Amino acid sequence: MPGTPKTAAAGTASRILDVAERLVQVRGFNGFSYAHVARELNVTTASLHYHFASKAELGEALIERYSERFAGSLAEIDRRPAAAPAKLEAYSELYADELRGRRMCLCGVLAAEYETLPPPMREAIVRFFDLNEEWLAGVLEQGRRERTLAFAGSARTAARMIVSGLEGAMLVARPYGDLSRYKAAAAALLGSLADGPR
Amino acid sequence: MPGTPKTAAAGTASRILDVAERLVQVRGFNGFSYAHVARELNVTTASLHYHFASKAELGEALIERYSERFAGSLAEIDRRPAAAPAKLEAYSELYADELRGRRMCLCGVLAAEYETLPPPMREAIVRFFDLNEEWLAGVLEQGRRERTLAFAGSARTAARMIVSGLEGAMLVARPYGDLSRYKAAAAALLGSLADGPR
DNA sequence: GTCTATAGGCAGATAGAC
DNA sequence: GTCTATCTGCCTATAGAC
Repeated sequence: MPGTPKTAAAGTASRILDVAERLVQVRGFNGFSYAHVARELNVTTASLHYHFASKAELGEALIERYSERFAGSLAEIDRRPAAAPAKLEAYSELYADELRGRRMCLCGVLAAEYETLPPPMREAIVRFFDLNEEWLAGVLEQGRRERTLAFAGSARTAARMIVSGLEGAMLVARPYGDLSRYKAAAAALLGSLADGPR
Repeated sequence: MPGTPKTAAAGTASRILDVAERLVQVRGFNGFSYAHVARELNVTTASLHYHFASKAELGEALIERYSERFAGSLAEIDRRPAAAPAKLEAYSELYADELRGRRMCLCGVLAAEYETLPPPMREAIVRFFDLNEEWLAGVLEQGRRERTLAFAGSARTAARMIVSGLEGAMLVARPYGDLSRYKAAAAALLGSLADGPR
């Protein structure tokens, strides 16, 4: 791996990751190539290989950066106190933002190609889902304490339902090119957890 | 397209579809090749091209056959009277069966690669989701009439939530190699629609 | 219908000049 | 760090013999 660029500003590696990330989110890991990235950045594929020796390494770096950025967004939500339903809404909005760029969750796309991916990428994908699940479980427990959320079973199971549900909502909404499909599915899913009389 | 085989029994085209279907469900459309299929069937790729001139045509045939088989399964559920919750459970079990073979819904996988697919395949994928949604909306309306199901909003919206939720549950469960993840998410999702006191 | 042979393209990756 | 040039392999697809 080449040395970290001196400035924190967008170095070449970072710009490569930006383009590759979008391509994977839109086309999948087996649907993009070094040539695609190189063309958009007006460099050669040989240059890309200097920064990321193999496609597998590039893939790992993509998931790692994506996960860290996502964890940062979750931390941002936690930064100021809010009721659990508002936190869930903010969480749902993180994925809605992806969809606005006709992208879906990076790890959701990769999950569909899971069997074709090298083990390090596989493990990083699972860690991403674990991260989502853990954060959600915390919010759900908060909601149960606050009596703003009500659900049967464990917070962990409910968290898994939310992760699955939103990943699927992105997956299905995209062919329709319709953000409102995602929003409606997310609202129905999260609404089913709201406490209160029917 | 070559003439239909004389017997209704598994002709060559049918066996090609069987292998290709599994490969796509496990590896994705961009993750399998004619060579993979040919190897498993002990034929050459040239032979495959006789039955399906292009990969795009093969892809269309895959979705078409999958959709028809799926529609048949739904009709089978409808064949004998049952309460709406039991029908939803049977529906969920159709997808659980895919997961038992480490597959996921064909159209769910293809949705992840949607942007890379030829237009005829795209349209067939959307039709598959429409089919699911329509059938589910009917069951949900039945449940509302029977008072066995309760949900806010339209049956159509709830149907979309279910399609999304189960597609996502398959997507996420597979990396964990854990059917129970799917089952738990599906149960939580469908359970949230059950009528009755909390 | 299935084969051999092959075309033509694109993939990921490397060597070595600058 | 980026380039030119190139390698090797796999891909989809076709021509034509059997």
